[in-house]
Amino acid sequence: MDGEVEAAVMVSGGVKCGRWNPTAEQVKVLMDLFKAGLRTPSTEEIQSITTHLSSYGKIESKNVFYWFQNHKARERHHKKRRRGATPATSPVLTAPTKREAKNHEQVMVWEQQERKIETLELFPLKSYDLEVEKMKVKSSSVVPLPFFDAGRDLLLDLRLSFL
Amino acid sequence: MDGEVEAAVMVSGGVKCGRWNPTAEQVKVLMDLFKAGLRTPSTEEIQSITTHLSSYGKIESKNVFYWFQNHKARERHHKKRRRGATPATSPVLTAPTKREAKNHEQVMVWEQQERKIETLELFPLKSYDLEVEKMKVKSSSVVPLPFFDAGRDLLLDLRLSFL
DNA sequence: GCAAATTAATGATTTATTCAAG
DNA sequence: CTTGAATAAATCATTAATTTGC
Repeated sequence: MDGEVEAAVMVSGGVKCGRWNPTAEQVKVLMDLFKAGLRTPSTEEIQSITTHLSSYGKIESKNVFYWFQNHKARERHHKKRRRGATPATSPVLTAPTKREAKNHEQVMVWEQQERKIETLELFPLKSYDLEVEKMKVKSSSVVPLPFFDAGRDLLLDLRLSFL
Repeated sequence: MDGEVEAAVMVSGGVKCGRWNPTAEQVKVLMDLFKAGLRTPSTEEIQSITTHLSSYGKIESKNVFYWFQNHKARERHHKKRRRGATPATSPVLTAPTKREAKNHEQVMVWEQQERKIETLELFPLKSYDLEVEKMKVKSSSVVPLPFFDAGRDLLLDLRLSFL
């Protein structure tokens, strides 16, 4: 194990970033969260995780989102192939998945989600996270349709919109 | 109908609606677009459509996004169930679906998409759409990303928040 | 030893299915 | 029953491992 190879490649004065290539630390943290039972992180959790992992290297929210989707699906697929390999001790911290939350109360979704994060206590919210949260609530209640932004991010964000 | 139905609930000075209920005009326009062959609108198209339809009532990008997903899928399903009900005259302007475009050339995807929009000519692009396009091209061709970009996640998350 | 060719992992999209509001 | 919304499954595409011939 000599030095870690840089994932980013210089290309005519730019950095070629085809797709996200997670570092070992990032994978470890994600794995820990997954083993802790996190399966479908909420928006706030994704935010928090992304912020945390960004200190280890380049990463975006969508990467975290996709990672959990893929990992969840592929663990299932592996379990089907190797029967009884894993003991049935799935912790299942049971993130309410936002649909269940809707079943309980439709209006207070955001506040409930926030509480859940505090309960998780894996990545305590940071100051700027709270800042973002505030702005979010405000914008959702005041502005109907305020955004016109760069297209690449937006396309992906649209896909993430159901988070 | 004594109103105990919470179709819209006041919450911290805002109105929370259950789900999007499209107006007749909105549906008509979406139908027209669909019949014109639009199946998987790009981000810019979704933006443009949303902006137009918002003059008929409250609407968000994700509504447009979901509408096309569902309509496309359900037309298929109906065709399978009711054989020959719909004549096979699907115009299918064949939006390159971005994956096919990728097969041809990865770099010029956005420009191709734009051309398609102009071809459609149902919702001519507006000034801010062009602005967006310019920024997009610039960012993708000149500086994809420095090695570490901290503020990017935050902006992305911000946009994610109210989509 | 080293690149080109091939395979294995896995990040990213799209499609199908399901849930629930109206 | 219709249909908006959300999730899961299937698929595609790119990157890293690895094999192979020189």
